[in-house]
Amino acid sequence: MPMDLRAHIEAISPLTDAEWEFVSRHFTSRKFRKHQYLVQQGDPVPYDFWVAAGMVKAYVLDENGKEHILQFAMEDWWCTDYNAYQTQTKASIFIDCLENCEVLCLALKDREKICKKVQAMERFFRIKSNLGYIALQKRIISLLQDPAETRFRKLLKQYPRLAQRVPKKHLAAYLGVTRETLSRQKA
Amino acid sequence: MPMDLRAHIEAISPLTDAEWEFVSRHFTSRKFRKHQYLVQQGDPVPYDFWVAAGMVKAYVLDENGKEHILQFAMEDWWCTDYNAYQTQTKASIFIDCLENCEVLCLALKDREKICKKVQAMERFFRIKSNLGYIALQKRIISLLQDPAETRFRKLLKQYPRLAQRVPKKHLAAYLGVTRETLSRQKA
DNA sequence: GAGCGGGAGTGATCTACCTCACTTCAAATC
DNA sequence: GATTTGAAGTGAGGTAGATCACTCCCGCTC
Repeated sequence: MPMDLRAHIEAISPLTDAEWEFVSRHFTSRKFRKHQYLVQQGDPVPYDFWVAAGMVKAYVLDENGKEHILQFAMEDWWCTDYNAYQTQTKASIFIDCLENCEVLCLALKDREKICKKVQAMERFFRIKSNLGYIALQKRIISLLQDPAETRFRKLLKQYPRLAQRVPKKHLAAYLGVTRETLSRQKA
Repeated sequence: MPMDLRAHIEAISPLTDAEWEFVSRHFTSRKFRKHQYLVQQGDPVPYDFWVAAGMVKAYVLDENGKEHILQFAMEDWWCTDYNAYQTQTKASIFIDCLENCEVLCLALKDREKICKKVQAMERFFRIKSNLGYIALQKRIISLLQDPAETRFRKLLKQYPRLAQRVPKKHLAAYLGVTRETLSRQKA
């Protein structure tokens, strides 16, 4: 169990050693190789994933088979199909590995159990979720008001490491433009 | 203090009478008239608002003065500039009333106090925030993959009451199209 | 070292949507 | 009851970005 999950949690909500011991028991570590799926459309979604190493993308395919990226997740990020996870229904998105990955898996029942027993964890997830909400609001505003080039520049500014690690066509699929259009923008 | 806030909370996380008594003491009720601002860009954002009656819109203005609507909120919805609220910084958005409103206001310090003291409330806000996150993800997917007409149809289907209550030009500003384009779509 | 596949740039065309200008209509205001 | 105001439809023309087709290039594999 990587200790950095503890650091990640404690950056928001400190834990006692006993609490951490209890919490950490409910995560299971798994390794995936590049191109493997964490979640496939139509399948159940038993876990929320915390990325310990590597990188994944979460995306949908439209009726033309075109990919639209909902989220990238690298070290220290959480990722799953939250809709399917919370409601225990089938996945409507795909999540797969852009690199070899190590992830920590948390089942819904265990997350609820942890939250109930350790209030600091309920607080952690509340605050984490708030921050996620705020980030998505920012992305929506950018989609509504910015032209492609501005969206691209903001992305590079906010996540400079990202552009280094993923092919540009994926950035395009995240921004909502074609790779051709992105290629014509000066960065 | 409208009892329906209690019902709204208990739909997610039940409270004892004592807990509700404690929680409700921290909300203050205020009335606003149509066209009044709850939040103005540049001002501090002391409160999260729960709409008891009426309707508000949260929006940004771009450099051309064009309005982009982040959110509508009617009865039973929460609304504020969450970024400014959480971080106690200045608002980057406007929130104003589309109708006469009654809202319940909750200061950040009080929200944290309530969460700390009453775990059911921490749970309530955690789950509420998760649901909000999921809703924004859906909106982003729609912005990425759907043409204007599809986005419009989905909006009408998901919030049929909305279209009854607000002018179409506001729906356009929410969907990210001009009112002219929206007007040319058959609903 | 020839062949292959994925990432990326680019030209030519096409189109969904924007912009701007004008009109109609109904409700609010005097 | 005349006048203003805001919502909404519509036509003509412009543009950001999509689509499709092609090329180049680099890192693989056999």
